[in-house]
Amino acid sequence: MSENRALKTVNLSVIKTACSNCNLRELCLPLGLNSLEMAKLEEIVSNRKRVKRGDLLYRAGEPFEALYAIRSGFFKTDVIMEDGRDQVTGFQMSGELLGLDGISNENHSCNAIALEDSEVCLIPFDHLERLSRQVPTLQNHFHKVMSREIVRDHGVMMLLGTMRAEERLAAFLLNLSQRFVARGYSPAEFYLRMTREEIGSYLGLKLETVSRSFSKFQEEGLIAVQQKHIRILDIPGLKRLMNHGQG
Amino acid sequence: MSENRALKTVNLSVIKTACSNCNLRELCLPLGLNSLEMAKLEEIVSNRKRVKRGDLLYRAGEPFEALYAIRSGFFKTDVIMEDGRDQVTGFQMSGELLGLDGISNENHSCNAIALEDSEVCLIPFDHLERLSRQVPTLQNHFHKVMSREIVRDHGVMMLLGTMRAEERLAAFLLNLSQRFVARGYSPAEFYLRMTREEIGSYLGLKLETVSRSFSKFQEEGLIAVQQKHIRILDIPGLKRLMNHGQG
DNA sequence: CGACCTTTTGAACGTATTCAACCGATGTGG
DNA sequence: CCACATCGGTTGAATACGTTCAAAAGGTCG
Repeated sequence: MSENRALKTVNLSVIKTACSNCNLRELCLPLGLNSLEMAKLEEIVSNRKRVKRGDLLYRAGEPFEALYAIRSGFFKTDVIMEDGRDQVTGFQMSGELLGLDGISNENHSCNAIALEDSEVCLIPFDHLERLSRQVPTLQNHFHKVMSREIVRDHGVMMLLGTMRAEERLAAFLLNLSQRFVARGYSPAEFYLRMTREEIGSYLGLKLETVSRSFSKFQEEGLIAVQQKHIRILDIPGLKRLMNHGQG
Repeated sequence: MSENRALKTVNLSVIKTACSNCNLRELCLPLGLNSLEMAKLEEIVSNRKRVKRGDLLYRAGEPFEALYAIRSGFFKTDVIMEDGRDQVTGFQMSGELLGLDGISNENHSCNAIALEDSEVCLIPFDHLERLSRQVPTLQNHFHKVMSREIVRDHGVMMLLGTMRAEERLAAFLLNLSQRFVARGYSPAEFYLRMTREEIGSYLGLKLETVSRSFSKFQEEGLIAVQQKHIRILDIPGLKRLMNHGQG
């Protein structure tokens, strides 16, 4: 009732972030909140921010103040060692939260870089903590989001620690596929937003190995690949490949 | 009161968990709490549990109900794939929290196994959430603990994704050393609680490679190793080795 | 004390990397 | 709008690193 949802000539740029209208609310922080609770969350999700392709949303070492919910676009996070080597720690897409690494010591510990023009919702962390003390549903869901990140990381460790090159790539493609499905896109056809080198960094492989593995998958009829455009032709085949590691 | 564990002469086993007396309180969940807050925490840290060497504290798939603070002892966590391959995701020592992985979907996603006779404090998770709604310091600290786990995992990804065998082992030894120091033990001399195979699983290497790398370090005068007994002779040397990856 | 598990070490092997050349796509400035 | 420069991707051949297989020695625990 006393909701926004304007009449006529309300300038688009004035429309505040409205989680309740966001089609990502089932993937994002508002999951499970009732409309009253959602309204409270909207109050603290203060602003949106645009990040152009190639730009950093935040940088390792910067003070941590807010989490970011990806409204649209695609990001990578990476960590860089003193000697220059870097490791991509994840690829994030719409509805996912960026910045959780910064809570630990109030400084970001990785870089977040937009792989395409993107838009994020700012969630000042002190506000989020305050609100989640009042809204148990939000509190619990936030804890689950953090925990899910830990579980995801364990999956990456498994991938890096025990899988061969082609298994890693298969796992990577299947994971992307799943996440696209959850967003209403095709599970079988998508554009990669990242380069072979970035995929390689994430998977602990060199870009040449990634490229060779793509070619091999194509030869075997598992996928059709043309640069960044991927069509998965045989999902069960990829799954089989993934779980038949060392024979 | 209606508790088990009979009375008689103030039996030692009756003494309740008392965070305020625990010498791990500066490493563990109570960090930063005042005495009133600590008292509240003690109320919910209900019981202790002994876990014998080789026994599982929890198992992947089991329903998640509580976190566990390690009071004494040493654990590993691992994840097992359908095809039997397994990945050690971490080694945990006193003052560290086990079970964070279970929050995400209310089921544990890894196994926690005691590598020596150990004792843990049970922290029922619903109680913890309730209390952390009342105690902002606790809430914030808990968030930091979870975030720290995420940052740690990123470090492991870096290790698995970009480091060579010897660098990984050096990083592993230096990490253990640091953690022992934080607990008042020697940074340079300690017993490994895990086998070469478990180290290898954690580091994404085979046990033979771990063994060979230990021998190499010994030849180079970096460490003295005798089975599970380690003496680090040249910490700066190990650090150098770790950061001079690909030349 | 004997059985078993862990660790060490050697030699052959295999997978991913490195180095290099080439091709195609993309984007910018004249 | 085209030409050119740059970046990203593919593919081949040689190499290197860690793995695999194997044997034996050293510890540990019933």
